[in-house]
Amino acid sequence: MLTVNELALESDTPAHVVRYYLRIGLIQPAAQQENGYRLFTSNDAARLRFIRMAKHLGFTLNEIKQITQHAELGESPCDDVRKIIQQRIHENRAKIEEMMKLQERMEQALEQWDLMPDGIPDGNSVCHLIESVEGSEGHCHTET
Amino acid sequence: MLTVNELALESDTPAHVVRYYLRIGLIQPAAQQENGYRLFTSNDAARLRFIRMAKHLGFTLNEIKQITQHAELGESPCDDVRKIIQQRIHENRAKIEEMMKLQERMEQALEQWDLMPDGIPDGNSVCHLIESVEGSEGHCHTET
DNA sequence: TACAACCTGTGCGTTACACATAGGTCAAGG
DNA sequence: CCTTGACCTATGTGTAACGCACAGGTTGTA
Repeated sequence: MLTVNELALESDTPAHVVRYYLRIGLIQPAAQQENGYRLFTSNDAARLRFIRMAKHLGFTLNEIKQITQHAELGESPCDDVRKIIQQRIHENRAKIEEMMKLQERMEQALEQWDLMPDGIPDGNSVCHLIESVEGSEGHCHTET
Repeated sequence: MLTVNELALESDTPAHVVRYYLRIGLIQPAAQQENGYRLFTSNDAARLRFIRMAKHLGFTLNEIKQITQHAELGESPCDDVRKIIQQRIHENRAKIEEMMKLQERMEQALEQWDLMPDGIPDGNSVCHLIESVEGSEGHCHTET
């Protein structure tokens, strides 16, 4: 039987993360000592390693919970797994594009600011650098 | 004097977002009605538009709070603004790279799974699809 | 006056942890 | 036996930026 710390070592997971997974019910202790310490088996270490794999593939902890619960009931989670990752691929692509746009905005701004001096704020303006950036009024949707 | 909803319209910001900004003290009501309703001036709308610009450039609400507080005190926030965005450019670049790696992992997995049938979980395995993905044991650091 | 539609402030939920707190455990030293 | 210190434990709270729901107030119309 392993303690939290030993389980953490065995599964290559930080101990505070193991405790977090316990808190949200993603894993359960196999047994409990009289003093309240939680005890685990090597099977729990394997489960934790599975969780790390799934996270590495982009699954959220909630999805992993669903998957393991399905598996406990003997139902195949594979169909859901395929669907989730397809969805995640779409979402991730969109996020990456968004972040690349942001990257461009930031780099353009920094370049533009190179030619501008610092300013003292007055009642009208908070920071003229930020306010000078183009496209702040109608960047996404133009109203007729 | 404007109500929350009118301020939201005036500044092109969703009303619930205005309420959130009020909650965290990013903006303050200029006055208060007897019934507790908060009232604003057109200056607050300008402030809100500034906040949206800064957010569009990747500043966090906390940073924006610092910037506006500096400006209130008559100190120029421009120096901080330059530093923050440089830092943000670095962070964002790293995040984008990380997400592109994830994207590749997900796409490779999905392709690989095309050739694999769904499986029924047994005691040893939770989801053989996920467990079949390479590089899960030693993706970052290989132990001797 | 009754009713519906809308608006108000506020509390809680989200994700995946990080940190702090308060206390328990264990071996060494006196 | 007691204490000290290092380490370990469980749990509460904080994070970013809102989204949603709730109970109640306000306004317009009949």
